[in-house]
Amino acid sequence: MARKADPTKKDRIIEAAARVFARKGYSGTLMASVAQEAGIGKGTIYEYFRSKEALFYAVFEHLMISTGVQVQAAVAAAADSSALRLQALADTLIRMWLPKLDLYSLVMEFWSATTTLPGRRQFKKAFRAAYTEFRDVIADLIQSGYDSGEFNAPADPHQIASVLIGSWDALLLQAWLDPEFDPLGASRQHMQLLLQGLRSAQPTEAQ
Amino acid sequence: MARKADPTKKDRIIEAAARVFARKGYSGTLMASVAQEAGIGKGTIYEYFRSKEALFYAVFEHLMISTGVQVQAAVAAAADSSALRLQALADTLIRMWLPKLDLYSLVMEFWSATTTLPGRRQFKKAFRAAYTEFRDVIADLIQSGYDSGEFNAPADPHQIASVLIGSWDALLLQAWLDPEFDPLGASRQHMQLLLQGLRSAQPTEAQ
Amino acid sequence: MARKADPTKKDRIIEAAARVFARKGYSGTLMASVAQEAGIGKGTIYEYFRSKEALFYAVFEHLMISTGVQVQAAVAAAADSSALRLQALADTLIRMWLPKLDLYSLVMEFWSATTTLPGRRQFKKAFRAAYTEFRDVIADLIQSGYDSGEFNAPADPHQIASVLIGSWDALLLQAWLDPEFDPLGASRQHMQLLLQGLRSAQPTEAQ
Amino acid sequence: MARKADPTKKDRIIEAAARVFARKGYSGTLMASVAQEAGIGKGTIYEYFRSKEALFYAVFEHLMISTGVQVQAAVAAAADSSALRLQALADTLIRMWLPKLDLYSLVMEFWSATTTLPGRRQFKKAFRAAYTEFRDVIADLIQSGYDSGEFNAPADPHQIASVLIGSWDALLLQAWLDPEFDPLGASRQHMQLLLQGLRSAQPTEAQ
DNA sequence: CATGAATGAGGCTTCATTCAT
DNA sequence: GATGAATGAAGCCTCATTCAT
Repeated sequence: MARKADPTKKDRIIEAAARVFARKGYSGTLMASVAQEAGIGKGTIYEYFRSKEALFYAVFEHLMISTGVQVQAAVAAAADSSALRLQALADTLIRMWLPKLDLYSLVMEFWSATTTLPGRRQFKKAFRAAYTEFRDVIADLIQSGYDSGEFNAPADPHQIASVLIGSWDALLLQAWLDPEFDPLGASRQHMQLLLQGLRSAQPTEAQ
Repeated sequence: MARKADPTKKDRIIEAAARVFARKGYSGTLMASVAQEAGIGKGTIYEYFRSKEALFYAVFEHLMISTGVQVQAAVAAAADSSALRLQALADTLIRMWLPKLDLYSLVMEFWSATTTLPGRRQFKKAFRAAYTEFRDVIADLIQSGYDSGEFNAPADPHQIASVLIGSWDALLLQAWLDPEFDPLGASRQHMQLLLQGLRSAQPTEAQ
Repeated sequence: MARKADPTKKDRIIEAAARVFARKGYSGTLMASVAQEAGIGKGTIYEYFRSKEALFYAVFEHLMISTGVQVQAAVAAAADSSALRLQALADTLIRMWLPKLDLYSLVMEFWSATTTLPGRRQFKKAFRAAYTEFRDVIADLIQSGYDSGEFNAPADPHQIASVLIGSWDALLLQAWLDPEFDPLGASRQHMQLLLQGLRSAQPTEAQ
Repeated sequence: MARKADPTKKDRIIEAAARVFARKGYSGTLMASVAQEAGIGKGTIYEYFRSKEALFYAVFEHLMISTGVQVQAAVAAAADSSALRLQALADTLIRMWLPKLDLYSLVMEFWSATTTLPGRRQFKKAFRAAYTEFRDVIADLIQSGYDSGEFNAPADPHQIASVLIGSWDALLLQAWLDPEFDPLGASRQHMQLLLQGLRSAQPTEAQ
């Protein structure tokens, strides 16, 4: 499942484009720069992508998919309790982004594309779909914690899932903004507290 | 004495610009559209702002400041415990954005400006400053909860603060993406769990 | 005949405009700069001049006329021989420009206006008229030297006059370009040689 | 390998630009007009020149250099006496400009650029350098006339050289202004008188 | 398939001119 | 008359896209 050692030219363009888009933003990126970064001629890009926007969308899909794949794997691998699985997922997500934090600004650009680009519809739809799917995965994990009696606080799994995704997003964003920041530590503390909250809500009442 | 200067015109331009930037994104926004939205001539904008970027920065500042002011007020007004203050703050923040959620995409654009625009330095600096200040306000609130013995979980106030900001950001974002979503409800549930976590962390284990 | 001690506002504008036009060139000059230099409001200029071009033309006329007046006076005042009169004229012309050499670039701008401006016709006509008149004055002086037997070289007075005007123009231009340059000295040497040439052409024949 | 680069295109643009600049002046010239005159697209100019000003400077250099080359050749070719060489130079200069007199207004524009354009420094420097070099060439010719005993009037070669250049400039200018005018004739008469003056200065005094 | 020279629509910005006060 | 805020036509330049080689 790993990418080929010698990625195809299309992938090389996508990866080059990802770097440039991350560095300069969508509007700030010149097709010429992408070509240069990929070490090819400007016209060649158009052999593989209809337009700048199509290229951007390809980058978007590429990241979405590769993130999704890794997250799925992490969830599947982790064992035992829902809490441990959630923690594993959080850790995986942050760990997979840390080494390529310089690409994280792409997420911003994708969000922005959602309102800005002519083809915003497509972006918004894909974004929403990916988001919803991700949120459902997490909500399911939480739900299974309730089912097993592991959690008992009166909270809606979907809403908690939304918050979780937001927190990871925010932590990575801050790490990107401030290299000193330790997103993994913050995430773990947050997970700790949150899981504690999910578990200990009723005990108080029980007394 | 010439057509008398309307002291509100600058603000009117800023507000018109905010709407257009929110709708179209920075690059997608034409100065002509802003002028039209403001009901003035294209050249008039340049009487008040050096350039498109300067106008965008003014919008940025405007939102930053107005948000900051309202948040400060909310924190100051709320009484009693740290938990209540934090909840008041969260509620205020989300409530103040809800009616103008259509402007929320601006936050994305600001983030994006941080890497995209020629004057990205200025944006990044201002952004970081505002973020840091906001985070410190929240961290202080949390800290005072520790000082008063209200909280006892072993967590770093600054890291928790970061997560909180991220969660609000994410909830508003999702509300903007999905009109069905209830950010206030999600925020309250999250606060509930988190505050619970902050209060009950170790005692349970200690037993 | 001297200008009023307190020039009228129209003249103040013309003089301010002359300074700015000389400094910045026609296109480089903003009406706002002229207004500022004249210490008045931007709109006030339009009370006195139909347009920027009209103002420029007024500056042009102003300089043409004041130069013409002084030159006429110089020619009239100088006595005796044609040679002395020519020398007096040359000296006067250069001396009157030296203290306001910073305005000399205006001459360039006028020349340029002759091809550039919408109203180039008017400029070209006025320029040609002034030039022709000036050249005729000088040609007459030379002719009277022939008439009196002072000169005897076989040369056309009008062509010599053209060269003389050109030489003064060039010397002032160079003085403007290079503050070290001594246009008065160069002019005198040239006049010396030329007058010598005008006188001594025939000696060969005389023998 | 893409549309093959036409090595003459840059020069073709320069020549087209020269015509338009000469006709309309610097400010009056539209990049679109230059493109049209050159029979290419507007954007193509920018493949070869950074900006309108850079294009103008290229035109400037082009004319400076081609003039310089031809003048050098003329001086080198002419034989015998200094007087003959000077006359050959004058004739060459005027003859080379006569057929392209419609470009002569460019000289005005260059002068004007010296004060008007943002990059005036560059223009002024180049202009001064070219001028100085040209003047020195002529001064050397005159000096060699003194060295050989051909001339004996007490005149400074550099100052005479300045006047000569000025006279040529002025004659061409007048020819441009007035198609009737015969600059070659006027130049020859002037040279005649001046050379006569340079040779016969002392005899008069001797009397 | 690959290239990069050529293109021209499009947008920011300037600034002469107008006109309400 | 005097002013300067408002205006919008106009122009330089950028850059995604095309297409001849």
